[in-house]
Amino acid sequence: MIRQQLAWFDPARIGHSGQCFRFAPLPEGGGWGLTARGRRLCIRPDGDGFLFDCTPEEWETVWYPYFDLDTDYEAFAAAVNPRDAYMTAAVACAAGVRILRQDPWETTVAFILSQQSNIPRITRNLEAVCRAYGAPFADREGNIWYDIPTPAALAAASEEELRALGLGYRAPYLRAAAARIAAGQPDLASLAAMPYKKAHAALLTLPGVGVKVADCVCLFGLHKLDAFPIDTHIRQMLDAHYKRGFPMRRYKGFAGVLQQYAFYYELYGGKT
DNA sequence: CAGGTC
DNA sequence: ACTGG
Repeated sequence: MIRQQLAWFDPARIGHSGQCFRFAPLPEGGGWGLTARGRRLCIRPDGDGFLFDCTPEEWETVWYPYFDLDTDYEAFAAAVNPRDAYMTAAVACAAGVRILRQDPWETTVAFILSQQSNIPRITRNLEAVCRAYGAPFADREGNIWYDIPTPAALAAASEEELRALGLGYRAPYLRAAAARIAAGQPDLASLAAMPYKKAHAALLTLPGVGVKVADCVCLFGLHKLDAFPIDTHIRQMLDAHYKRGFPMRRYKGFAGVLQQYAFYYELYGGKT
C-alpha cells in the first residue's frame, strides 16, 4: 500500500470519462478498482491524497506510467483560450482527467464494441469477453480477475459464441480484427512508434474500425494526443460552439485531450 | 437513439 | 443492423 498526493488526478472522473471501461467504483464504495496490464489496482481517497494497493516498485514501473503522471495536464488547461467560454467550462468540469496509457489491443477491442452503444453496455460487453476468453489471475487477496483475451484467443472464438455474449453485429468485426492482429497485420506494438496519421491509417485497415474508432485507439491506446475522435456528441458540440472550425492549430499536440474534456462536459455537463 | 461501420 | 437504457 502506498500513499500519493497527485496534481490533476481525479479517479472518479477518469473512471466514467469513457476512455477506459474496466475502471469502476468499488462495490463497498469509497474507492475505485481497475483491471489493466494483467493486474488489479484499488484506489481509495485518503485526506488530500490517495492510497494505492500496490508496491512501490509496481507504482514506479506500472501505475505511474499508466496514469501518465509525467505529463503536465495543467499546462494543457492553461493553454485554453480564455475567450473560449465553452472550452474553459469543459476543462473546469473535467479537471483531474488524464489520458491513460492503455494497452492498444485492449482499446481496439473496447472501441470496436463501442460503436452504436453506450458506456454501461460497452462495460458489460467487454467484461463478458474477458470472462469468457481472458486469462484469469489472482490479486493478493486471492480474488480472481480476468485479463483482456489475447488476439489468438478471440480469433478462435466463433461468431455465435460472441453474439451469445451480447455483442450483436459487432461480433464478426471483433473476431476478424482479432485474426488480423494475431497475424501481425498490423503489428500493434510497432504503431506506437509511428506518427499519428500513419498509425491511424494502419488501424483503418482492420474490420470494424472506421475513422472514429481508429482515432479512439490512437488517443487512448497509442497516446497520440493529436487524435481527435469525432462521435455524435462531439459532432453536436462542434456544430453548436465551433461553427468556424475547432482551433486545431492552437492546440496542436494535445487537441485530443481537449476532445476528452469536451466529451466529458457533454455527458456530465456541470453535474460532477 | 446509443462514443459507427461497411 | 444487434440490443438495451
